[in-house]
Amino acid sequence: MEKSEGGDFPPKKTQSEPAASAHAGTDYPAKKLARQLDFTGSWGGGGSVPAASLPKHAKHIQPQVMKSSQLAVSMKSTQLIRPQLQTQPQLQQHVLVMPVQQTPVLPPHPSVRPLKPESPKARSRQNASEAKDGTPKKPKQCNCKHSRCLKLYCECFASGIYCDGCNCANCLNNAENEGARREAVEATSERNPNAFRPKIASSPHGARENREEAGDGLVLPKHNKGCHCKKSGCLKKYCECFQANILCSENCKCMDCKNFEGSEERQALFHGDHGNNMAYLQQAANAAITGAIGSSGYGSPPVNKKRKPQELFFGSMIKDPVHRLGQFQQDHQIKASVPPSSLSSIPGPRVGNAAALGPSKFTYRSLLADLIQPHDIKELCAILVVYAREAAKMLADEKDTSLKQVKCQRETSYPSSGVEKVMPDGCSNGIQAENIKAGESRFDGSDVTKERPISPGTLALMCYEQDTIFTAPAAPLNDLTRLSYNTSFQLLHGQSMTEIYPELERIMLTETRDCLKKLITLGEIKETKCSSKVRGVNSGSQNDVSSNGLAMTNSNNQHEPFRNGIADTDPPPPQNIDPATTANACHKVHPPDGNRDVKAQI
DNA sequence: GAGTTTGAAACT
DNA sequence: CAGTTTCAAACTC
Repeated sequence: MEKSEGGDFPPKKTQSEPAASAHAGTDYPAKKLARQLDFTGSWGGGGSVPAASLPKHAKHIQPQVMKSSQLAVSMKSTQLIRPQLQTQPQLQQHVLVMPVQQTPVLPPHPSVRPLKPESPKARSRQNASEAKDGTPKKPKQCNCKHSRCLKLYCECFASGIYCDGCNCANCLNNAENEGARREAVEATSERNPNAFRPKIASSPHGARENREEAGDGLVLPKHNKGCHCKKSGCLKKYCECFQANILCSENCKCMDCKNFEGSEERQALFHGDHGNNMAYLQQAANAAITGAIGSSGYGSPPVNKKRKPQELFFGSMIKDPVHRLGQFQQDHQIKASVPPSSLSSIPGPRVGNAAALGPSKFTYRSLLADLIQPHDIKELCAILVVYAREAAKMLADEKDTSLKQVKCQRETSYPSSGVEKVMPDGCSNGIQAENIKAGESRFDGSDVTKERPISPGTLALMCYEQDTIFTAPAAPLNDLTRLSYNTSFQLLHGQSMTEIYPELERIMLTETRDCLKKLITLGEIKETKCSSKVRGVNSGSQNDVSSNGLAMTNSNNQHEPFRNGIADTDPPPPQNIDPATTANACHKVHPPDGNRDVKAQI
């Protein structure tokens, strides 16, 4: 329809003319192409890139060449390149600009490309068309009306292919208008030497493996220029990164980006069978963009839709170890972005410039993100340190006391001896005295073990005392701590070490356990909230997706583990807690009333 | 399918 | 280089 119109339009005039004349025959955009360029060859049509661009971007040429097929694909097609690069002769679109046409094996330097444009039709290529089942299918059919398909607005042009079968009007992006097209290519290249360069650059470690339609769409390559999305949250195809199925990177300057590794919104999108459920994807994307996903799920009512920009990043200190495909992200991105102690630096890129804090886009946000605060951890550690220190004091005091007693006994037994003898326990007095003097700083347990072996857990806890953060009395003791503290003293006076140690250990581990249980419970409450909202919308098909992208345990877990915000007495081992931690905290010490205590505290 | 929204590209 | 306009795809209704 339109095509015929566009098809007729230029050829008669411009077929053998330079572009300028072609423009003369047209009305509007001619002004732009009026730039007269004397570049010797068209970058397209097998020509060279404008000379001016060569020196500066020489290093880009190779990728440009090598990724000829990728160009068209990655930029505008949602489909991904498959490894196989066999050509598909039936393809209707033709590669114009890719030097591969000349020397498919050796990436030719642009400067040595033949000047004469090879007929673009000489070779078709497999590109975005990606005829899945072998069906020749045009990848994209542009609908350009005003650009004459000679600007990057046009997907075909940008991809370096002729329009063929498109719905464009006044199309000059065809063989008949090669001259005009070449001019346009030159002009475009002049304006932006990288214009035809693949927008998606692979990271050094290769992108092939990540290009797969991985469920998470997790991909390593990144957009060369980066996107500048403002409203789409980078979760719609408006976003070039999203469209190319890659994560936004530090190159992006997007706002409120949700296309980063660990993004709940993004994971919610991809965890569904996105290949089969486009409607779901779109719905999810909308929900994500409006903030419905994440802490509140898809179906949250219009109220409370907007999320605070910082929210997603605040808790990223806690990495969820379950994240499946994120290893490379952790290595590649998170490590550089999330200094463990600088939580406050995390929230940057969501609002505004991602480049500055770029990689933090990829931080992961745990369900416990809002629950665990640094001071909580400090408090817990402080408690443990106090206990550990107290244990040391008790140990020292105990030994001191026993020493004195022994001494006294000996003095009474050997009034004038004056000679220190080896103690019955095998410790010389001198050594012992030194050890005692060393006091609390000595926790290697070497001699302690003679009296009673310290459990690894206790030893580990004691080691924390070495940490200067906690040695200072920075963290005031809470009531519970004081209570236990006093209890420890009481124990000291009435009980032997063999009784004290287990008690101390029990207290310490109980504290740890309780603290962790609190976190678990809070996290589960939050998870329940999310899942219930998700359920509200998806009612089934996608309900195995939790808001943070972790699979729910199973459908049985969908029923509320909590009522009124209180955990059931025996919640299943939460899946969003580090299993090791949970095991250490909850399984080693398992007092019968543990859960009840937690409930009461909550 | 028409109208709107969006963000890249083009332009000033 | 920043701001604005143009453009076509994506999206919504």
